[in-house]
Amino acid sequence: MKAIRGTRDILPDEVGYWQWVEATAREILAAAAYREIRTPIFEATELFERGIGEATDVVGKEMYTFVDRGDRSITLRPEGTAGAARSYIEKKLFAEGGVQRLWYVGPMFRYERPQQGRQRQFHQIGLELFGSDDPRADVETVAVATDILQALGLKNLTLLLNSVGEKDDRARYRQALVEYLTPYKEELDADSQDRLDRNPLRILDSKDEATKKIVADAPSILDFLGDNAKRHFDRVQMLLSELEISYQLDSRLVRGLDYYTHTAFEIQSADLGAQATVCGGGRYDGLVEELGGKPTPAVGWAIGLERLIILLQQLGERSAIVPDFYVVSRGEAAESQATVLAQKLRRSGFKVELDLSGSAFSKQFKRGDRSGAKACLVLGDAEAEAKTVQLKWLQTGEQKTLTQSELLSAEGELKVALNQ
RNA sequence: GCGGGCGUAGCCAAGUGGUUAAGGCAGUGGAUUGUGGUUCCACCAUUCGCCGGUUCAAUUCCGGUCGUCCGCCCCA
Repeated sequence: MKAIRGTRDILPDEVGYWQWVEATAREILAAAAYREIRTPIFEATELFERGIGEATDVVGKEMYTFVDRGDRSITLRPEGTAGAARSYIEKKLFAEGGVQRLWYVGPMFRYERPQQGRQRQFHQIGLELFGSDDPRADVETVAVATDILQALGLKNLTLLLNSVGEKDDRARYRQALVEYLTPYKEELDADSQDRLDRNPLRILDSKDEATKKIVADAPSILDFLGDNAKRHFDRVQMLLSELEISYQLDSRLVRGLDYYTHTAFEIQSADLGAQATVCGGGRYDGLVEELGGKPTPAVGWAIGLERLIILLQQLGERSAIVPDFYVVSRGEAAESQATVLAQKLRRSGFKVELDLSGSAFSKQFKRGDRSGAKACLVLGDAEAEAKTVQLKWLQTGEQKTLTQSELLSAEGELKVALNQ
């Protein structure tokens, strides 16, 4: 049996990275008053069709959709925003006050060709801020994202920023873009020709050289922003500068999901190959209404955890959990006493690994050394007889005998010694 | 979904149309019946992702399939 294509096990050697990322994010999110929300992993298919947009690739060809035994069309969530918005509307979270700050973490599912940094089951941590159309909200979410990435020690990241304007701005721009591109239709790559009517904005970030050349002189969305959108975007940029968050304007940055308006941003890494985007997000003022709620402005983003962890592994950052004590014992009475001693020490807050092999002391010490433990606790026949234990510090080789009860009551001293 | 590379032990990795498939790391046992990080010895793939074909003979050649990686697409 094998894990199915596009899924993988996160093994104990790697899981420390995940815990570290989640703990760091949790702390920073809490500091900015975001509260966790846990929504179902599957939802009605219609939620994503309406929320994300039927014309998008995510909905059109990447969803895990099935009919359940009650004849309902169900889809494994391909992203987190639609579910959060659904919950916000259904559970009337707007009733709790003007602004709702939410975050989530968990698996998402998209049927794509797997590559490094792109699985079919992948994980995102994301944030949504409902109920404010203030540019300060946009900036706050970006700042939280950059703080998380920075706290993890990531370097070489670029924040790309754009505005896709309000709905009308986007419609006018779309028309102008199609008008500009249509005469060149034959020179565009096949994918882009296809997108010309379906989703022309996506042509802007084509990787095809010929297309890139044509697109270079295309009109810029920024010239099509209405007064409102322009004012909003200017304020976002000003506040980012005041926060000393550097960014790069990229008028070709478009988001793939239909719900985005105004600010769009991505944080990219140069160290990820084709899957460069670690964090993507923006404002989506139309989504809540689209899903049947009252018109509600909102901003949010999601971080791809697999990609983030690839970067952390490249940095060699590690946070392995290593025992304080490795317990070496031999002989029936000693083994029993060692078991009890180990458990009592754990209850006092020490990390204790018990050697279960029963093999020669030299072997047990060797394993103790490899475990990375600070000290070994040694019990043999003599110690069992006298109810004592040998405490051996592995770095210095210093060793002393004390009674088992002395060891247990020396908690404070031991903790000090372990921290040196 | 499209194009391409790769698939030998837990990990890294050499190799060949023909009796026993190098080596290193890790692991296990021993030298050392009670003291580690060094050293030495032994053991550790009847099998080369899987299925089929060619052949007297295939891990090696061919086809398919599965997986993975790179690019496209898409996206976090």
